[in-house]
Amino acid sequence: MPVTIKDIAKTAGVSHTTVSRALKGNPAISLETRERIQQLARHMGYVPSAVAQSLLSRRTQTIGMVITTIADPFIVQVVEGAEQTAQEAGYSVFLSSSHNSPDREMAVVETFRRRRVDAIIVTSSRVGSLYSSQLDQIEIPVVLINNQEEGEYLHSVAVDDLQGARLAVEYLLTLGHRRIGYIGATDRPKSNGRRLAGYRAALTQCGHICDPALVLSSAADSDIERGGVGLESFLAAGVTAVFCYNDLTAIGLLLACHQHRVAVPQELSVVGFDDIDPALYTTPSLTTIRQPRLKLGQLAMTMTLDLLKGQETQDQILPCELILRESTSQRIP
Amino acid sequence: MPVTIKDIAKTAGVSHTTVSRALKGNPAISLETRERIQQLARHMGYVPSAVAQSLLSRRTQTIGMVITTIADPFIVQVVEGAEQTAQEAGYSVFLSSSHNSPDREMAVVETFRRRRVDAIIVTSSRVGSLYSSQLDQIEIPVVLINNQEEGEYLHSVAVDDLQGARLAVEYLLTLGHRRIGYIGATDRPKSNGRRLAGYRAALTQCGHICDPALVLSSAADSDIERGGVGLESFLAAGVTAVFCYNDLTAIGLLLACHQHRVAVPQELSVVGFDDIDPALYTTPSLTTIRQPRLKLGQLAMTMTLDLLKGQETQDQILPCELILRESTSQRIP
DNA sequence: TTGTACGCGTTATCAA
DNA sequence: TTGATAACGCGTACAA
Repeated sequence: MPVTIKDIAKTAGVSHTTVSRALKGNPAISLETRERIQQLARHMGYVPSAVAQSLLSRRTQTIGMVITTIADPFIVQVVEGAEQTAQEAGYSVFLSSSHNSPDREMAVVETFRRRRVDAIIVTSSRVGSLYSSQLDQIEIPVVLINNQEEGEYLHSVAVDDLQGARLAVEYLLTLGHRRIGYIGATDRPKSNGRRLAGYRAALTQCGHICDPALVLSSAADSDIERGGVGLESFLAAGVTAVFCYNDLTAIGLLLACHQHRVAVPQELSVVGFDDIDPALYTTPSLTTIRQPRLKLGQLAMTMTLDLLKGQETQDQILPCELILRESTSQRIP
Repeated sequence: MPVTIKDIAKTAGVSHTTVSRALKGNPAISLETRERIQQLARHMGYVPSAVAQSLLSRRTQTIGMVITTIADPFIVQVVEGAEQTAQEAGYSVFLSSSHNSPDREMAVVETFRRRRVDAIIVTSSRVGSLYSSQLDQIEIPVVLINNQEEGEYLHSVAVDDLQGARLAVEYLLTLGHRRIGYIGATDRPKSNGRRLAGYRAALTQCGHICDPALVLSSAADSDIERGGVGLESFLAAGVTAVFCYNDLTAIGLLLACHQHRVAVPQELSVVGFDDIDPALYTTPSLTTIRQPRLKLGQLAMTMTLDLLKGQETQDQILPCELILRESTSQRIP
């Protein structure tokens, strides 16, 4: 059993009120007893109970963070940024995985509500709208990462998918590529839709037509596998460059190229999206669109804390950045 | 303000005690009022307060997890396993990074104590012994991952570093290699020591001598950089195979080889340790020693929950597994 | 300068 | 079958 202020009060021969005041340096308490009690508390190994404090203050200094799975290299950095910012502000974060199951996600949110977290951050939910039934009961701030939704308590921080995709495709056009493929992800329809839109926008803006045959959206088991699926049909269609929904897909494509002895970037240029760590370790290293992942997490947490202070906040859309590496090159006619 | 049982009691015209009982299906309450109140609770959006329950039960159903940084791909899977197991058992986990700073680690543990977590799990602490001053005040179970320590409330789950290292070096010997280098990590002295011991054991057991010149332990900034540092001296010393402290170091070595046009595995065989995800994506893919990371996390959490149930537990040492990929080959004389 | 009394939301005990 | 009361650990208004 942890030591309580009553325990201290008893051994000090004072009331627990005096102990409470002495410990927070209340000047109403005489310097002498104040120091005596503080020393006693240290000796007895007293650590105040956040549980009791929370019951009183109706604040738990706790943020619940819902993620799909921590195993996703993209999410890792978001969590890192969020946790770091929270820690600095004296908040702790509950991490809970939904594994993309709507049921699990609802259960997780339910748990957070029971625990009286002060706010909830949700990353890359695929079911955002699904738990709107829950959301209208929620009276605490909810900040969504990369998943804009409408609602009174709903706020969001997101990356500019469309701008990022344009950046990638415009760069490929600059390199002289004309037949540019896109490998999408059907299981994340929203961001996929925006990236596809960016891909199309870049092409049409430069006066090129979008050949639907060059847009692939197979339902492979994993992002990695998805990358390898369309290689042959792409080559048959005269594709010289491919923009992928994310880095894992691009890595899958690189692996497939390696297997089929397709030289990257000489025969095929490849661009990813996210800039996860492994993108640096592939051969060739991956040209990609960097999402400011750490910043995404930090910003989401900062916004959350601002909301808790009662401040007004504005939804944020962060720009992406093109990272040039070795998987792209001038088109060889 | 969340709805409380008192709110429900008021609108139902009964005492809050009755509400409490009705909600937990106490058969003492008449079926009629029981159902009436349960329905009312649902309608009013009642969610019980874990805070109040914790104050009474002295249990928070919460585990504190101290990690160095979630950005470490090794730790990610450990957290995944632990969180998953916790969730299934109705526990939540507080995640907090120490960033290898002893001060931060102490602060994190302090925070956990304030929050009255039921137990603490610490992964790969570099300062285990440092906070023994805190530990003797701790009255809750502490489970260490990959960091054995002695103490009443201290338990551990670890991987068999020595056996893993032997596995790696014995395999290289089988391939005909004799001049085998080791790149260590001075900042993790314990596990590094054990892996080095395994390296030596494998060599001497097979009747070979350990040339100290082949053991490198530079103090590079990062694991990755460390991998590139000794390449030239290794080659000059006639090394044909290298065993690395971990995969990141091995990846650093692969990158250096790529730059210096050293063919892997033809000119140099490389073995890593951990089997992190990126090890699959390198070219060539990395032969490595797999740590059962997910299991490490699951087991640590299971042990923790067992301890909370008052069960006896035994410290665990898990074996490693050799994963054959493309970065190793028969020595070419 | 210090102490008493009450409340935060819940559960357990005892009484009705 | 239901209700009043106390307790968990802490902070605060009010009293002494």
